[in-house]
Amino acid sequence: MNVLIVEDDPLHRSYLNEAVRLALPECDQVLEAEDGSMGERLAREHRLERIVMDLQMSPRNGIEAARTIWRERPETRILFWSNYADEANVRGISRIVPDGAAYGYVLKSASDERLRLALRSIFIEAQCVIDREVRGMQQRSLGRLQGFTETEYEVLVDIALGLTDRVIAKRRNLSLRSVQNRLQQIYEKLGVYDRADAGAEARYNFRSRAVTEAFLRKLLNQTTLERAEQDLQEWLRRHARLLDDPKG
Amino acid sequence: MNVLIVEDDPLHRSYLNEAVRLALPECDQVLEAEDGSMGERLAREHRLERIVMDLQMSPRNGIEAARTIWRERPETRILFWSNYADEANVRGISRIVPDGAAYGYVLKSASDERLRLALRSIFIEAQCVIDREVRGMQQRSLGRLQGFTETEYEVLVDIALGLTDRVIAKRRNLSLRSVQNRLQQIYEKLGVYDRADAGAEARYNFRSRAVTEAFLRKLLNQTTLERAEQDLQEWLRRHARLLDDPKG
DNA sequence: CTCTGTCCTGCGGGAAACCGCATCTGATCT
DNA sequence: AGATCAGATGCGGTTTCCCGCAGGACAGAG
Repeated sequence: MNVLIVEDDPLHRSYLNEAVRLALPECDQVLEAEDGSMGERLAREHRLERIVMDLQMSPRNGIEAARTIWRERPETRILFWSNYADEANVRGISRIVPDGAAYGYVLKSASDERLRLALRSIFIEAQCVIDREVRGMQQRSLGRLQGFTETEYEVLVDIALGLTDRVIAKRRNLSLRSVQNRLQQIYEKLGVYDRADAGAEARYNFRSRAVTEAFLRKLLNQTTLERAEQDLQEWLRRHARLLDDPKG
Repeated sequence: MNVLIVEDDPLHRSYLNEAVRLALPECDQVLEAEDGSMGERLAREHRLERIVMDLQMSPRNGIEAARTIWRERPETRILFWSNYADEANVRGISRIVPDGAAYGYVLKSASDERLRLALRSIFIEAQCVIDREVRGMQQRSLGRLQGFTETEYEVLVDIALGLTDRVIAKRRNLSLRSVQNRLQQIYEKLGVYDRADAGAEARYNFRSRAVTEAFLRKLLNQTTLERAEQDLQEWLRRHARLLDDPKG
């Protein structure tokens, strides 16, 4: 049984190596990769099915790497090990995990024992293990208690990409007015209106303020946007003629 | 001679501790703090004048902590130890460093020897040591070769805060048209126009796209914006009446 | 001195954003 | 069946953004 560690920080890498060897005595070999690309290559060449993956890496980060690895071998078991539990990462992962795949999400601040249990549960028992903090965020996010609807989130990504209301309407198959209604709800949920009351008659540009709020709350991150940018470009190529129609 | 380490990651903390003891045998005691607030408190209570500081921490990050520490004792020597050399951090630090203070900026990817040299240079010789990568960014940033003018950067921050052109004009003492000119230059430098040519007649909302570009290029980060937000609120309180004037 | 480049300013207009009001659908609960 | 609530849509109007055109202030090079 072999395990692959994908982590750019040398200290964390050796810590993980040690943790894996202690938690999995039945493990024969522990391989290491310094970034996502190398991780993909090693996983492919050695047919590795157990991976511990850091999320924030460059040039190719954990989600991208996991995406291609899972596309090649959906039964691969991946334990994500990350500093933060931001919504963008949680959403990103839950989108790419194949049906029935065993995976996990453990924070770097977790104790050695938590990490050990996660390693054994995922790699031996093929169970899914997700840290409580992350799970709570998942609930809030998907349960829309205080989070965003799926369409609202899509619209949020679109305005971050710099799209016009009309283009968003085209793309999401909504009317112009519906998009604007989504926007107003987004503004409310992000609390962009709060200070409008306070400071006299000061009006704000809600659209760009919403984008920064989304970044600060970690609803958006680099990975999400780069992927969304690619999707957008492809959509543009395929539906360019729609945008030429002047009356929408 | 005492040294304070402010770093939230336990692994990096113990690595730094080891590095400090090896590089500075004349050091009597090495204290550790897990976040910015604790760092400030320890520095104040123990009158520590040599600090190794991580940048990205929560709840209170390195720049904020360094700001208050330097305000209390400007002669404190601080070595910033960070993962990245993004423009927001470099700008942020160069704003708060007192005249004549000895400080340094070393990347976490630097070799042990580089770190050792920096520790001795700053804490013993009171020299400034800044990694080559960071220095290069400083040049580009301040030398405006490809970077931003100071006013352009201010306007960029303002639109990220969600301000209206008119409010920005008031705040920066510019005419409305000048602000819009700054904006157009920002859009060009951020490359927001590129895709406007490509995709047929597709028009974009440059303002919000510029905000995300600034985030992705790490021109903006959480610290910068939170500080800017505070400044903005104070300015609003003091100049509320200016905004009431309808004709600007 | 003149030329040139950079920065600031005003005018004007087309396009988009922001938003209140009203209608219609569909799903859920009692 | 009736009530209720969330979501989608259209209309109309105000505000803001985006930007081409044109002119003035100011500094440095020839």
